[in-house]
Amino acid sequence: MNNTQSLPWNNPRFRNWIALVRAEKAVVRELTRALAPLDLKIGQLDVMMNIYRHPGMSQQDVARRLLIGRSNITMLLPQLEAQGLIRREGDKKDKRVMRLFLTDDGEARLQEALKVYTKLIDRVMAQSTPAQCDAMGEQMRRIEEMLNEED
Amino acid sequence: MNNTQSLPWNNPRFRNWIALVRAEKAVVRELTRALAPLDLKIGQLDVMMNIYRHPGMSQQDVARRLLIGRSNITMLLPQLEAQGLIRREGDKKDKRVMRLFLTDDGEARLQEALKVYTKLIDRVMAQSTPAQCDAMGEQMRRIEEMLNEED
DNA sequence: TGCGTATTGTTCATGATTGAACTATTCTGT
DNA sequence: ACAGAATAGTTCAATCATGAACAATACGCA
Repeated sequence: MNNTQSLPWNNPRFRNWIALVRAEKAVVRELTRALAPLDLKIGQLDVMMNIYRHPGMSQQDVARRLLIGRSNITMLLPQLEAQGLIRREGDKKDKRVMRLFLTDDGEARLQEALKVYTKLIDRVMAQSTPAQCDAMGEQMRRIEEMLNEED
Repeated sequence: MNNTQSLPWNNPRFRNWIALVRAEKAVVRELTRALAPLDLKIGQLDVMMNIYRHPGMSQQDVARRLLIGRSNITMLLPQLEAQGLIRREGDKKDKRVMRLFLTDDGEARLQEALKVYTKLIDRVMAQSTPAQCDAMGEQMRRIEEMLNEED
């Protein structure tokens, strides 16, 4: 039994990271369930949130912001377009880019989804004091920054 | 422009949660890259870690611990078995269950993978003081507990 | 101006994940 | 002991994300 050597499970950093991954997974699962009645998947909601904040975004922009591939966007948009939630418009100056907009229906649906989303997150974050929550957020931003600046 | 009503982006809880999701995604991406030379995917590593801690676990047990479906396990194991990293053994008393064990090769490979994993997590968690890290871990455990006890 | 390079979005094949239906086995209550 | 419910694992079809290869377009610099 070589368990005597420093195993990750005895490493607080490791244990805490595992806890984070598990919590994230649990929230994603819950959010998926909560969004189902609205006929929205999390990925679609992510895209719509970005278009809402930055109308006229290109597909590339959205992909970069969401840390996903361009092809992912390409295959996601037709679903939203078919539901009449978004509109794609070719850029006048650069014929390569497609500019994305929410329709009125899309905006309405997004508002509904955001209600669900924030309700869940409020419930989740009620497990922490506001100070703890902010401290956690700061940690996470530092982590992302650290990992993104190295490549 | 109805942006005047309380939008999630102005909600600290929401913003901090988004930061968490992004950080988790970045770490997963980095870990995937770091494990590639060892011919291991994260899912496979998760399974091996559990078998290592609890030799003789059933597939069901592993699935429950990892919050994934049984069929996922069924389709994951053949890859590990083909690489000679794990061994499946039918339970003597209950012919339904398969008990899982790491081979010596599996244990060796796991040790390598854990080195990579802990190195990354140490780097990630170096962004926080030990106290912050522990506080974050506690928050996450509370969140998971809260979400799991309700169904 | 024009050639080589970069960028945008799409297509396609691949691998991962899921849930429902199914089989085999075990458990439970009478 | 037995019928019915429960459980473990598998199979299968559907969904989803990914990266490489590609076409069209734009850019940069001689």
